Amino acid sequence: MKYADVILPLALPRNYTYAVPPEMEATIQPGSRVAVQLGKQKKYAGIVKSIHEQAPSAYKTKPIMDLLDKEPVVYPTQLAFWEWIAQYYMCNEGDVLNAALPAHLKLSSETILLYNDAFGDDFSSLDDYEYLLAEALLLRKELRIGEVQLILDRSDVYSVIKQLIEKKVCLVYEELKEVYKEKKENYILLNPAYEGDEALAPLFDELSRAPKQMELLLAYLHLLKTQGEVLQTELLKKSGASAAQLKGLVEKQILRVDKRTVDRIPMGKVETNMNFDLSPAQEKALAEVKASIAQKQVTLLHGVTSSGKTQIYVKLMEEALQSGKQVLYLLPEIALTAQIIRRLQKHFGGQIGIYHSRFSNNERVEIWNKVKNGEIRIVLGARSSLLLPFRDLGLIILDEEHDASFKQQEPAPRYHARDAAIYYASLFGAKVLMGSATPALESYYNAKQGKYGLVELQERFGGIAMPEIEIVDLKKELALKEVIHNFTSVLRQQIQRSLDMKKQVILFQNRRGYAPFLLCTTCGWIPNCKQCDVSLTYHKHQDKLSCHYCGTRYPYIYTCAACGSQTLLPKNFGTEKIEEDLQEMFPTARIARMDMDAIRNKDSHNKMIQLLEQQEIDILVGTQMVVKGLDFANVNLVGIISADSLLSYPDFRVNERAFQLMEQVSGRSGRRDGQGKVVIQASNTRHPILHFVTEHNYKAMYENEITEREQFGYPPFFRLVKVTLKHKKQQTVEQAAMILANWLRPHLGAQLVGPAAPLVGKVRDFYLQEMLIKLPRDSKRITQVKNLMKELFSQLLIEKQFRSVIIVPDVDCVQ
DNA sequence: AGCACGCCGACT
DNA sequence: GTCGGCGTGCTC
Ligand SMILES: [Zn+2]
Ligand SMILES: [Zn+2]
Repeated sequence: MKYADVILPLALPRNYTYAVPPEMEATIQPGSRVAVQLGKQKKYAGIVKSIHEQAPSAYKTKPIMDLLDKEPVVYPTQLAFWEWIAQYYMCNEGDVLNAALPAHLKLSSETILLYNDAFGDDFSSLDDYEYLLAEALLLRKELRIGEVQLILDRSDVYSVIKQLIEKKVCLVYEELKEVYKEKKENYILLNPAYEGDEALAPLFDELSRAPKQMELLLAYLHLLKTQGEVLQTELLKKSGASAAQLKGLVEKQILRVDKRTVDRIPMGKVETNMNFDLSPAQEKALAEVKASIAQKQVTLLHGVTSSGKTQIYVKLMEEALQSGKQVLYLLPEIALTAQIIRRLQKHFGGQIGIYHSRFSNNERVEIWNKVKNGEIRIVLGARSSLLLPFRDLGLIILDEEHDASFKQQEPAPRYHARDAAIYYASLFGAKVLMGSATPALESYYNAKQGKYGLVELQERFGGIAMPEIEIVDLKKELALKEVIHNFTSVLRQQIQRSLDMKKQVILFQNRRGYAPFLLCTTCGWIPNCKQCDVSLTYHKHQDKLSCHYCGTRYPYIYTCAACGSQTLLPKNFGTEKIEEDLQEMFPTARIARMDMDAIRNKDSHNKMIQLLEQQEIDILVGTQMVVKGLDFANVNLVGIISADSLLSYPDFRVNERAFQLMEQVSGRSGRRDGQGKVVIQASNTRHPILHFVTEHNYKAMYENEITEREQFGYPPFFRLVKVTLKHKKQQTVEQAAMILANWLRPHLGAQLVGPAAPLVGKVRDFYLQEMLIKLPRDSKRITQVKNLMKELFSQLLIEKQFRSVIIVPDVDCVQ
């Protein structure tokens, strides 16, 4: 008898073992998607991790119900990768499956209630609830659990349903149905009997009394001649004919409708255009990268902004393709713009697949399958495309490798695509090339240590100068009363100058909304979120107060809840306020705002970029979003409204992050002519980071920071695991954290920091406690401590008072 | 993630 | 008293 260990799309601590029915033995494989039952009736699609002959002794197995596909949906490589992610990032394989598999390949059954017609309609034996449900069911014939909850207006509906089943009023079944649907399109074919002009001639006579059909036929013949194949939708649209007229021609057997399965992700021609030349600096860097790749698994390309890293990637991608391997090009979701897509498509045509959150679930399934069967040679995608089922990966490119969005925050698996990519690549024997103008300290350290290869490209493409940076003293200007609406005279003049020159301006402010909080000027009260310990941000556009931690929105309030006076004022400023002030100061300028709120609907990000390209926007105000990937020739001024807020986060990475941000956003200025200017407004103009930014001196920043990291035991010298505990009661979570820390401390000593409440101590009505565990870079020790942690977590959860404490480990946490 | 079971507060 | 919410445990 064979058994299969099955990964289910649930947060289960281990995989479940099912019996393989004899008839399935020949076809089932690791990676196969199977339908299994879990519990009394629920069915799920799970993935077979392994097949073996060890009968479990502790429980009796259920059989696998169904093999869902002809082919496995992942290769053993992916199963190995999932196992590593689960182990390294301290989560379940089910979590990984959930993140990896497209939604439409993940199935779970739905309970459906059916009316038992044999029961008749005598409801006299039923109580009120039963009567209500029975009547609804008689009317609707079938109901889902959610509908029953609405009808009965209560969440616990199972007791009522159970009664109705017992009384034989209803039947219940579990439906596990495929959700992925192939896309079908109707092609119109000409009856072969009418092929050729001679055969067609009698048709025109025949149709002389149906002029509309004649018209349609002529339109069809025209399309057939020009395009070879004719789609029904296109024919009707172009000819203006109705479906009825088409039906007429079909009934006369002149035309035929052929329903075909079509690709949602059509692959274009496999062609490669390398019609560009590298600069001598790029050539040199390319040669060095190649030499490095030959020796090391991972190479870091440190190239200043606008140095032409993408062209180097393109050359390397071409080489990988030529050796028959697949390529993965990862970049931050926000940098995955139409611009870069077009650019790569120009070079690689139809071999590229794009993968990001904008695709529909059906499209994702098709991309998944095309990556698996090798039709897609290159994937250009954000973090989650690392989890695609590559068949033979040769190269992973990680652009903007310093970017924090490569780390998944919520939910598990909280993986870092940079680190996970290195492991994934190793499974294929593939190479990894990471690129950035401002590498993560960890990466640069690894490169300097010789663990990674290091290639430096210090010259902007075309020998263009780096932008000139001016630090403006906010305090001094404030004293001189020169600051209007957070804009110093220097920044205002520079903006005016750019506008006069018909150039474009990018302004950076790291908070969205209008004001981060409201303040009662009479008593000092600040409106907070009901569920979170945080002030509400004022969004003027929506006229709402909104919590940036839980997303709850509240109507704007005018009256102070503490003293009753109507003296609430917006305090501090976000992008909306900047936008408004700009409009006031530069009334004729065309101003746009780019932040999470502004690009909420689907295509607005790309549209805004297009407007910028076409110079329909003069000034762009934005958050982090304006920092990445934007490449506009006409921008000659970048303004950072407040460097102070960037430099004052309570995070050991503040300086690194602030430098990266300012250097990257600076890089948007003067990308073609080298006449770029950057104005940074700051109160503390002496901050060392500002000087490093002024000099574009990454290495000085690195040297400065790395010493501190070593001294205080932070990455790259130590790995960090952040453990967050959550509970509805503050006292419970504090006690739990204290107890857990006391258990851990003997093993860790000073390598345990905390526990303490985070800055925002309550989110969504859960009180939080955090502790930080610092682990030396020694994989044995790391595994040992992780195992200890897991053990202590379960020990804590055994105690009845702490059962409902939620423990969230975050390995290699960022911030 | 469901779903069953059991304990406890609040309405008839 | 019972109804219904919610916390807790279990699913191969
Ligand atoms: Zn007040
Ligand atoms: Zn909130």
